[in-house]
Amino acid sequence: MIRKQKPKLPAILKYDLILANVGKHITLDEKEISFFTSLLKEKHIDKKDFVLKEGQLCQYISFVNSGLLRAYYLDKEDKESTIMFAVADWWITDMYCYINRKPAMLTIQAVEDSQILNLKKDDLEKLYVEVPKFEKFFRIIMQNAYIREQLRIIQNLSLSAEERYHQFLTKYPQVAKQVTQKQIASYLGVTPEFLSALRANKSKR
Amino acid sequence: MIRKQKPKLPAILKYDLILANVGKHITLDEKEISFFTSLLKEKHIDKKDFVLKEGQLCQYISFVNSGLLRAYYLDKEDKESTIMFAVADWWITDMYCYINRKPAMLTIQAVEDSQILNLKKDDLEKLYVEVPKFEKFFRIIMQNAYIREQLRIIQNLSLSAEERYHQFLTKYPQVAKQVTQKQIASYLGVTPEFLSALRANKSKR
DNA sequence: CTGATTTCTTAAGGTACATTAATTTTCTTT
DNA sequence: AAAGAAAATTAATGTACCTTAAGAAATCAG
Repeated sequence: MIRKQKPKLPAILKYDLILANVGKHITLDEKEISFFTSLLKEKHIDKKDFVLKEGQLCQYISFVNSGLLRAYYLDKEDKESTIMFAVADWWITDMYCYINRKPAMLTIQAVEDSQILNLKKDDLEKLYVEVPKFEKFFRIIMQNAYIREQLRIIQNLSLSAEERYHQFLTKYPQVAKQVTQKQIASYLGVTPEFLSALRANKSKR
Repeated sequence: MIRKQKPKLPAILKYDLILANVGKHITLDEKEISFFTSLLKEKHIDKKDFVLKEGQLCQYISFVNSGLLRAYYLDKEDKESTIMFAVADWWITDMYCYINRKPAMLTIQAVEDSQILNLKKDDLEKLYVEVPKFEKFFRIIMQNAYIREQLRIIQNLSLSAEERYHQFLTKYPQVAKQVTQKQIASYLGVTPEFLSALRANKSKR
């Protein structure tokens, strides 16, 4: 397969977004910044290529610098369930398998050409030891992730497919424009045919 | 309403469980232990009484010493969706509202007479400052909570009601014995009538 | 112990959503 | 630009799960 040109960001820009992301919750000095960034491995992912496949060891947590990734679960009948979308400024991994060094349950694929920064489990552990402030940072990241997932559970239990679709459009308008309806349907837990019918009914009114 | 006798645990026992819980992830010295425990407020909750009601400010995160609590969401049609059960050795709160000091979306009610230890948001923040190891502790607690919720989403999207019921029985056999089928149904996202029918089919085979 | 309340069960009829399949539209590759 | 592949739409038919209702069983309050 012929590789496309990889547009490398100048180093000065490469870490801008992630440092701003970290800076929302903790403050780092020069040394801490250079130690942290030294642990990050830049990677370009072409559209439709995989960051992680089911069954592989999930070595990295990835910060999205640009582009759009999707994590999904494939069940025994090969039906996809989209677990999350990650746009620029988001973190994504198969958390259970990353933390416990187990084979991945999730597949993570690029929806668009993407630029990510990877952090290995071992390096994250070093980071916790060397710069304990990162315990706080990831405490907040995990807390927010927990809250988001819990809200999604509440909505899955209490709302109809149509209401969930509307919520999705409101909450992630940008993602909604970039992904296929098939992918949105698999996030909502309905078939693409049914989502299509919902949309047709909606626009009639 | 006539209050029942509250059986107070001797102090030496009162903190045993929570200190073992914390001790799974971090190690505390004497001073840290006494500072931490000084922030905890013991509370007895009679069966069916409320720890938190929708709309109230959620001031506490609660550690369950004994008994069983249930957190649920009430939608506009007054339908209950059970978000979690918390048995002894578990932490429970309306995390979004606790962290952001917003009115609670969830109601937390005692399924059985329960003994809990409450930690105020302000005191937790003091704890993070005085004993930074607690950042690590709650990082791990949040991480585990995130992983659990994500697994639940995967199962809600990919499994039938019957499969989810079976998973629930396997994962929480003790809880399954203590709560009503109505409550299990509302955790699974089905009506009690349908769960009853599932059980009838299952036992036929 | 007794009546009242809540839970559980069963069953009939209804609805939200799935399946299959055919057609059109959009996207991708060369 | 053309061909091929994937996505979206539409429609008919099917099913998992809901609603309503009524009776039986279990639990609770006095």
